[in-house]
Amino acid sequence: MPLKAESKLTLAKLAELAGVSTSTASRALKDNPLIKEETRTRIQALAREHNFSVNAAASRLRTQKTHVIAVILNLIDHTEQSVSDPFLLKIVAELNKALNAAGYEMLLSNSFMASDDWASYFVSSQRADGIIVVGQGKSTEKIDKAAAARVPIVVWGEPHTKADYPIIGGDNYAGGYMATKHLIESGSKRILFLGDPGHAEMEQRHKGYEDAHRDAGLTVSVDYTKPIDITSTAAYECINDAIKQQGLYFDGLICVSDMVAFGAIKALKERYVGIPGDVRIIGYDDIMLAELMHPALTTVHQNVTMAAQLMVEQLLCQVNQQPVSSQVVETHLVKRLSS
Amino acid sequence: MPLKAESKLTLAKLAELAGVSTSTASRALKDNPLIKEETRTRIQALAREHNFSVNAAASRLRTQKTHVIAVILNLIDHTEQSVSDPFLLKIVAELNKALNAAGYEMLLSNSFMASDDWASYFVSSQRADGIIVVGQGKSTEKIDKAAAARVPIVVWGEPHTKADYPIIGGDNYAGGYMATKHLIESGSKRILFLGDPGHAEMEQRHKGYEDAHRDAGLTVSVDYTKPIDITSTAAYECINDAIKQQGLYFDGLICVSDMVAFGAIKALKERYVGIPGDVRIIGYDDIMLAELMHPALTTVHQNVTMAAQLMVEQLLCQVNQQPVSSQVVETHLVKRLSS
DNA sequence: TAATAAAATGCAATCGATTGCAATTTAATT
DNA sequence: AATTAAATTGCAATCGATTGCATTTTATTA
Repeated sequence: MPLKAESKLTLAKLAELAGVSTSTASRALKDNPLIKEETRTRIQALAREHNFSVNAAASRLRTQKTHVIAVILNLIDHTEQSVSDPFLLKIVAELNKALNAAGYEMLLSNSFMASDDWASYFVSSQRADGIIVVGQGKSTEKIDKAAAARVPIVVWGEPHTKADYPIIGGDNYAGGYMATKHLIESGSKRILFLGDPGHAEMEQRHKGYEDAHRDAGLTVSVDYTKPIDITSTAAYECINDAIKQQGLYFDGLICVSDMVAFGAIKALKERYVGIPGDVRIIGYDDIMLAELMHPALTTVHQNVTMAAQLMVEQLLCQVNQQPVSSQVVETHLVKRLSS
Repeated sequence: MPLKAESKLTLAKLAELAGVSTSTASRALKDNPLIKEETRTRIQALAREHNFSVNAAASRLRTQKTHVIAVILNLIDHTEQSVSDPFLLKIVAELNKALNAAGYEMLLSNSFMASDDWASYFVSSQRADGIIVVGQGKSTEKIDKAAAARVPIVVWGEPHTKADYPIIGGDNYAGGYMATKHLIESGSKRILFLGDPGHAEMEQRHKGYEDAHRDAGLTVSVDYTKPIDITSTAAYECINDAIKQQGLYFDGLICVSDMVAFGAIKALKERYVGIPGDVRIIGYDDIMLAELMHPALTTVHQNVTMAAQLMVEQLLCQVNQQPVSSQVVETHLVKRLSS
């Protein structure tokens, strides 16, 4: 073990120590069979002993590959709140795992920072080899722009959206449909939709919500749709106001996220509305806390682990010039006590 | 706007377009006053027009600075669960914001990946300029090793720990003390401590827990301390088992995280134990969901935003060769209905 | 043993931006 | 107008690893 930190250990110095050229050292370190096995192991051992590690900047400059992927949390502009949605962390954590497994590292950004030009900021500048965007947002402008620059990119969102880039996501239409159908079958007749159909994902869930009604021979009033932010606070206020102004005129809630459901539940509990007795509630995402809630929250589960793997897979396909396509991730209803 | 993507826009080509040397172009882009103002704006405009952005790899190689900070989620080995603790996301989100504000980007890693030698993997290799470790874990071996390599590093943990690197964290002793005192004053006499004092942070909270008892003239049995993992699942099982085996022999719970509290609450509710009637509960972290719980969770709040800023500040001090010190972050009890 | 093929290793150019220092241009001063 | 000072700009070396091609070493074959 080296006791004092010698200036800086470069490949050149390591090579010198080993008595070989830098070419040989470089190849040996990456186990290139061009180099005699014995030499390879010797140099690798030496490297480990001096805990040498290749200068990433130099390597990236030379190879034009960074082995880094930028993950952008594409949050709805003003709503900083939503950063605190556990579902996002779950996605990020799974992406991180999937990326590592593929030998990549993760550069995490949010949409506020990093100029508007993602393609040039992240990829042309060699900060990353590709981009994963979490969330379509209300406008896909930045995404489209990045994709137009022909940069590897994948998006978590509504997979049936027509786009030039692969979109991975759950089957939102089915999710909305299943949830609503379940509520209707459980006896709910006046069901509110808490979420903004302005987002591609929510739009599909909302379609499912409408169709489930239609198929059950029910009609829905447009003002049963509450286009709120995806936060518990917004949901809390929405339900509060609704009841204050019109009383308890509904008996079911379809929420676009578990956090939204929690906000709604809080408002209801404060007014001693029974769940599921008076109002049945269904969330979306199946975050860990859903089952810890009281009553445990019925919700729509999406296979996030799988999604993360697919996203990484589709992204690397682009890096390697292979064809790609959007992917739908397994989605199902988890029935618990709130419905 | 450039219609077709010319090979690759380098500084040299940009300079050529502008009719200046690369030196001038380079300086102009970073607003170096050495360059005539008019020239500067002209080149900057040109750069924007062609959405040029400097090659980060080359720049890093030359300047020996990456403007990247590695953030390592130092999770307890096997407990992958804890990745899903919303408190972590909160810290990560705040760190990201604070880093961006300081002109840095964030490379996110977890402790599984990235060899054992953080210093050489991240810093010597020029992947990042410094390291922020979230969580001390049970052993600080890796952290100590990285610090010994004299690499800029900051840790979120128990700030009173003696160490060669700055540690930022809440006042855990005070947190534990306040929480326990509050429970005692509210009438609890047999209070369990749910958490593993093996971690530096928990150890201090536990001391506070003990001292609060002592100061109130009470004694605590050692087996009232339950050294469980920091997950809701572990807490759920722990409480379940406890009650199954010994009945409801306690009337208060001090939990080391809100998630732990939630797990405990679930177990209690399933057995129709009243909260706070039969058992008073206090969590830690004050995650957003704490107040959405039913009953709303009393918990210990730490100023995470401030903490993130301090961490970045202390880290950059090291990058700039300035003296540093551990910092205690404001911590207070948020009384809600569970206690 | 000479000749040839195969296996190892080394040479040197290259990736693209930065910056100390030298060179040139412009402005100020006498 | 001639000097000198100040303001701009350019030259060229440098950061450290990678890799096509040339060269040397070792093994194989006639």
